[in-house]
Amino acid sequence: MDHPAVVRLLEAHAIRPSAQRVAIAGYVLATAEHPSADQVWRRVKLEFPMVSRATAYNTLKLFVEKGLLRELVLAPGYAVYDPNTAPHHHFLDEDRGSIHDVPWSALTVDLVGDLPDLEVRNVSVVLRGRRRS
Amino acid sequence: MDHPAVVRLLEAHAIRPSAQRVAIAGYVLATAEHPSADQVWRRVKLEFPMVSRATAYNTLKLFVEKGLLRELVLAPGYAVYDPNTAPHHHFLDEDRGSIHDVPWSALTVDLVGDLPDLEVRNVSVVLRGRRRS
DNA sequence: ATATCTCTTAGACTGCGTCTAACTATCTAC
DNA sequence: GTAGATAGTTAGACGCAGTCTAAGAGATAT
Repeated sequence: MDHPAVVRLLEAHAIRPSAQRVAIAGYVLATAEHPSADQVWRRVKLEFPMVSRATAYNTLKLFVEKGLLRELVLAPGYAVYDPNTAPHHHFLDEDRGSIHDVPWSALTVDLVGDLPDLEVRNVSVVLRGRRRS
Repeated sequence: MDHPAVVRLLEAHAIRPSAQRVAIAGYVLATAEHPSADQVWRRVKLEFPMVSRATAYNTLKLFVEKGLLRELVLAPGYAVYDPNTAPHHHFLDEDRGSIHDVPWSALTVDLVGDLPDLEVRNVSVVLRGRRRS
């Protein structure tokens, strides 16, 4: 995605396109790597050194709020970002530590028992295992 | 579990019962808190200051190898220990930010399509929503 | 008793996340 | 157009989780 396209995309989501935000968006909206916030920060810093950690974290949270990104909370205190906001699941390769998308249609989830006091809005499934070579 | 019982248990699993190992076992084999290795270390240090971090980590790994504990890898770089693990899912309360256990039997996951090159060992489902008062 | 093997130590290092106080840029009201 | 308010950014400190290493203490075997 080139620079003006990123700017238009941000503006279309009511996000003021500061230089830092454009730099962060330019990377994170195009990657298939499922990076953590820290990984985004370090990567963007290479080409745009004047981005602070706090800005990277704030910006990613903002993008999630505005629907540009999806946040995948793998564990309390460890989240990962995904520009694919269409519904899908995830596979976590426990050997390599890599994360892959799994089509939404690859599995179904059925609520069997009743969870009377829980109002479920969203179901996210994380498969863990290893990848056969 | 009292001290001699811990010693017997360790010996029954072919683990030499050093003072550090007994202290660690005394806590982690009795807790229901699903602590991380760091949490175990800090907790044990309170009553037994002469335990180093490396020893806590080494000892927990040893206990897992010997079948005394189960290690739950929640994400790459974040594991949790459980002396008596029952599989369960999680419900994330988006209002309060709290996490609740959901019984394993409350839902079923069916793999519909085929994922030929993925060897799935574990399926974890995160339900998101709000808790009805 | 000595040589070997096992166990433990302190501390340095990385990754990830959160927070704050101060600074700059942008917008709005007048 | 300037003043004040709001929005955005910064560096750095802090906490938690995990890994590693060099060195030494302790147990075991012969």
